[in-house]
Amino acid sequence: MVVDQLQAQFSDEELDRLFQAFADTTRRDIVRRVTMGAYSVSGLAALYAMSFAAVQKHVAVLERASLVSKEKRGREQIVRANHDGLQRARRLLDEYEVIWRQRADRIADLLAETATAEPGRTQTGTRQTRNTQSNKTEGKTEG
Amino acid sequence: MVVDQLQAQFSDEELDRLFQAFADTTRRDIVRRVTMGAYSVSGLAALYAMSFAAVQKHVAVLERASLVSKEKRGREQIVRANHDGLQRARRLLDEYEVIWRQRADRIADLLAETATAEPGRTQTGTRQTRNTQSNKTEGKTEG
DNA sequence: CTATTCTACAACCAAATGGTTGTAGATCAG
DNA sequence: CTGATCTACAACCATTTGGTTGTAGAATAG
Repeated sequence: MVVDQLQAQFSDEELDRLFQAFADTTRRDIVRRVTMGAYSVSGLAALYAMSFAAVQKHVAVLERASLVSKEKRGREQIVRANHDGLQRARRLLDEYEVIWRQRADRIADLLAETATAEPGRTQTGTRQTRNTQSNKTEGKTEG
Repeated sequence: MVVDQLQAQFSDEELDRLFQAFADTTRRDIVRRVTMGAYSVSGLAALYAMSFAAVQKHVAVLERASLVSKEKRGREQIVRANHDGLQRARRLLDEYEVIWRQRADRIADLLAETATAEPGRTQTGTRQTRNTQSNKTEGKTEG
């Protein structure tokens, strides 16, 4: 089953945090910057038109999402990129893409097969009479 | 400048919406399902332990993020995957990864170069005396 | 025609988000 | 020691988010 294949290595909460972390322009910019080189928190704060505390919160969000890590260096806190989170997000999107491609191929095959046999459209209703798979396919309209 | 290279093809608002859309387990599941086959809204709603209206809202979020598209078919609204959004998100993460790799290579080179010349650590303070680039590099601690 | 189904949308609510200011503890410079 | 800097954290506020229920319209089934 594809469901198991997908998201096998990520918990839902983890992914929520990960994508939520990316869903803010300031945080994406912080990720970009620390990907290119380490910054102190105050160093980052100086770059944005918002309070130190606000930037501190953004860094905290990135840290909880495992996209960034902090390391105490004297009185400063040095922020560095954590490549793992980036890779995890990318890998998930890759897997969606794999599924999509599999489906595209499958559709191409079906079209080639049934081109002469059944010219009409497949059923689009919610209730399907024949549920061939044990899987929950309620509401599915098109293979 | 790398800043221009990155995000050249995405607006901030677009990316906010895109990643925000992914930042919810139910929505990721909807994306997965419609990636594998089209569903009506009510068909999707039947799959989750929440109201029809709630699922309707999730679909709306995905639609605003260009991850999904709806097409009226009789009294039903058929939800299909919009592969573009997926690709865009992936491409952005790819670009972060490119930058990261470039940086990793650069660090490897620097380490090889300065291994004998300068054993000490590079400065970690917020204020750098020499700002060689016109670029805002305040607070940057490490190349 | 009537009843059902599917959708859209408004109104509402609790919790999370993104921001602020203020206070206080550590560390460093002079 | 004194003052400046960096950080952490609490309290507060407005807006957004994720959910609910209810109402109403359009399309289909009988």
